[in-house]
Amino acid sequence: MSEYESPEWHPAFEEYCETIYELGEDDLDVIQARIAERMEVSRPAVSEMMKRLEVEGLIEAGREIKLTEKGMHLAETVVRRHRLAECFLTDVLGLSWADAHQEAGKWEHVISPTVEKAMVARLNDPTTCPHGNPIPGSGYEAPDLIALEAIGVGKEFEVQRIPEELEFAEGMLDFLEQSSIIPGSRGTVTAVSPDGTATVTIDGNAVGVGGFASSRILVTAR
Amino acid sequence: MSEYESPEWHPAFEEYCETIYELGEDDLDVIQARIAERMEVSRPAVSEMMKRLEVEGLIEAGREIKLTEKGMHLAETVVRRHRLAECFLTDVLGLSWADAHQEAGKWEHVISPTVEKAMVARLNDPTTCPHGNPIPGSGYEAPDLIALEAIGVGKEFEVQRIPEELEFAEGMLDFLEQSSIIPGSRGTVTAVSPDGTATVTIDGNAVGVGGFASSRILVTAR
DNA sequence: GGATCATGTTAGGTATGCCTAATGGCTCCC
DNA sequence: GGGAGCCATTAGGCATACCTAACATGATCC
Repeated sequence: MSEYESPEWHPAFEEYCETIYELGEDDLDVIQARIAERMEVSRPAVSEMMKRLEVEGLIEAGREIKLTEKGMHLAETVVRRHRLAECFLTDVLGLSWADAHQEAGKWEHVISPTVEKAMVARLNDPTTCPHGNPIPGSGYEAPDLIALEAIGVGKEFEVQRIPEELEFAEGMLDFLEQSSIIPGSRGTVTAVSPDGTATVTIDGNAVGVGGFASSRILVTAR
Repeated sequence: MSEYESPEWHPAFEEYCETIYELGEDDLDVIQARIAERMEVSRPAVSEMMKRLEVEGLIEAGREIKLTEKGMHLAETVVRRHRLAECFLTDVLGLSWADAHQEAGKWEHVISPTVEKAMVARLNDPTTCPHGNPIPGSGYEAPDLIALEAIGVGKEFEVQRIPEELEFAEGMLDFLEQSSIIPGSRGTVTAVSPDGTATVTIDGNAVGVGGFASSRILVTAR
């Protein structure tokens, strides 16, 4: 799964395909407006680019945008490199989650097949990024996950996955990392307010997690 | 020496300043024509870019092009990151010289101060890249070096430095690495032909090194 | 002194990837 | 059925960083 020879796909094409892939992963409508929001570009820019992606055979346009096989391959490659880079930056270079996420956004476009292979070997074939998102091509099968919000008061849980969507919220990753809300951590839900805010106890500390996050953070019950 | 906050210097500005810096290092005329050759762009492109670099205060233009303090700072930062990346890619990820050089050309533009610091720590504050070129800001003081070509038949030598210029010759790095002509290797000059081709014995093997390379590879006599 | 060569510049053009302003289409709701 | 809201597109521009062709300039050589 790492033979992709970066045949001069402009970084722009890579970014767009990546965004399309991740919107799908996050279970959001894959439409131009969402792409524009997540990438922070204007809607006309997206409209134009969709035409070019279609001409290149990377997507099938329509109201819902679908990656072709070729587009999916490109997207998976970029996402894989992004998540591998996150692993590498945290594990080998000791960066924080938030820093790693930001840097990986640049690294994903300059990692060659050779480097990718070397990283995979060095990291011992990781299956998820530090936030628990699967690395495409690693053969990872996700267990059944439910939102933190839905787990119920008094229940114990184990954090599994911080979806990509949350990584775009300013300061979110830092907050989660510092609160030990990281994949593998176990805690208990001590309260859920009507707006979805969940109070959880992890490592003996109580933390409130807003509805936006608690409806997206995925956990397993224990 | 790593506080540089990548204030949106376009990669293009970085590339040009880097090239100007390295031409000087290689003791070549720092004029537009040389820049155009090394970067493989047209001379008008260079001419135009020189105007923009001057407006930005990165160079003082004239026939000889000189980096301003600001331009020198940018150049050193990029060169430092390039050479750090080369160390990192060979030492930590096990890439070949040639691969490392090529990858580093992309990495140099995406390494942040944070990552730079982490790499320096991880590599134990290296002073030169794998080819022996000094890492700006590492405080390295080069010993007195002479060209391999000039060392004299029968003399023993230790390889110190493969200048940047040779890294642009197709296949050169692979050849040198495979011939063990790498910094730290010791050998003996067994012949020098009129055109500068030197025959050297390293590790028991005799290899001919053409005039272009032998006049540029820097060594110390032993 | 005139040709030649290397060098730099001008002029005009292209592709990329953005932008704003304005327009067109669709859905949902009262 | 007529707005109000989303959504997408068209039109017109802009900055970046290239390109080729043509021209200008200066040094060197015979």
